[in-house]
Amino acid sequence: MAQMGRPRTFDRQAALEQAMHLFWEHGYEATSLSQLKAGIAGGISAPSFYAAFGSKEALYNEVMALYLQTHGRVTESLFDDTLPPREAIELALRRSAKMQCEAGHPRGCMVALGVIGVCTPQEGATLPSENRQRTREGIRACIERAIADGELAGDTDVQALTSAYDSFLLGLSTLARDGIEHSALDAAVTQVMKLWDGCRR
Amino acid sequence: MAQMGRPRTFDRQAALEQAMHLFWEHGYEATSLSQLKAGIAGGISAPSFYAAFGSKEALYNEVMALYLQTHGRVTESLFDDTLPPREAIELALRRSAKMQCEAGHPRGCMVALGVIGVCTPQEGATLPSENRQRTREGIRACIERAIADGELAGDTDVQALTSAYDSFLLGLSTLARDGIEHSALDAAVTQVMKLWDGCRR
DNA sequence: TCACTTATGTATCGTTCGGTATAAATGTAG
DNA sequence: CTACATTTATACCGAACGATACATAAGTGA
Repeated sequence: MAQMGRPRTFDRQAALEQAMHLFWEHGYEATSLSQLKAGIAGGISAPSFYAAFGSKEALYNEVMALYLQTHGRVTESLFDDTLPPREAIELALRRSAKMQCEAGHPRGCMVALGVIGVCTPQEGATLPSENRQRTREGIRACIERAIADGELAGDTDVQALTSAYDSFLLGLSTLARDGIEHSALDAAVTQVMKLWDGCRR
Repeated sequence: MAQMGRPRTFDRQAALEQAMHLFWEHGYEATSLSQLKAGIAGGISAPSFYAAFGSKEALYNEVMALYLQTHGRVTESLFDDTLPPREAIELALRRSAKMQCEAGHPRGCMVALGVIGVCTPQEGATLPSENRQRTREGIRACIERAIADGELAGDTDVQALTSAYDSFLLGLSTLARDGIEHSALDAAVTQVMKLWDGCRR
């Protein structure tokens, strides 16, 4: 049996993507219901919005989940134990830089840019800060793995190197927002990877 | 002659500082008039607010100017030609890391955190993005000076190294906001300064 | 056909937003 | 004291905020 009732006149998945772009661009608080309604399928009514998404906060949570499953995947190499640690980090940085400068969506990373204002303390929702912490742990795990493998020196300052790479990664979003071109970001990644080689055993 | 009329019952300069902390903490858009009025001198009325500051936007501009003259000074070493280029950059990074973790005010840098939402296109006002560009140029100038001095190799990728340091600097704000302690940030600066030494001639 | 389910359009809810009109209060200058 | 200048408190403005009530439209299942 197909779903009953009057069928929806807009593509929910496409609407979700459009909403993601709005939240990504302006942040949670600064994105108004009016903007969202106007930006979805050429304009939908308030009841349609609430019937489809529940509330602004629920939509944001759904959008965040979508982001993490798609664009946010660029840092997943950090959690791939089959990858050499250095490659895992370099890949995460280069993919992030590339994604953040792609056309077709706002520049920067939605997780990194959600440092301010996005304080939705909803149960079960994946907040930007939680995801930043996860990334941080991924970086640290790569570094610790490299030390365990004997690739990096045993006296490497794990916390310091983790913070260095994490800070660089987070800063990319601001550079991307400020219009710095991808080639510059990618070249910066090349520079920062020298840090790794400087810590070799 | 002292100023005429009924005297103000609150300290305008102290109020400016309290407003700065609010904007710093929550950003421009997410800081409401109610918050500002309530947070100033234990609560002032709307007419008092507008008589003293003109408007929310005018207050933000004044707050921004105050920030740049005080806490924002941590990166001024970048523009001090009498300093050796390496010291100038290291000083800017260490002072930023320290300031951003100080007690008594919100964590992070108000300029870096103003990457989203703060779009006040007022004439003559110093916007966060303009100041980030200024910092970027300061970093680049240091690197170019080091090359001219023969300290760094002539084939150093100026743009890449500039972006690397700038990205790291900008990322510090997010780390500070996420509660990473100052010792970790300072240790990360030590790591990142190795990049410089790796580019030596 | 008729009940049922879901989405849509119109109109509106109460709240908060940034910002003001008005008049009383409180100081200085003469 | 009076005249003036400025801040104060009370009350309020229109607009936008996030969210809903209600009736109607458009589909499914029997």
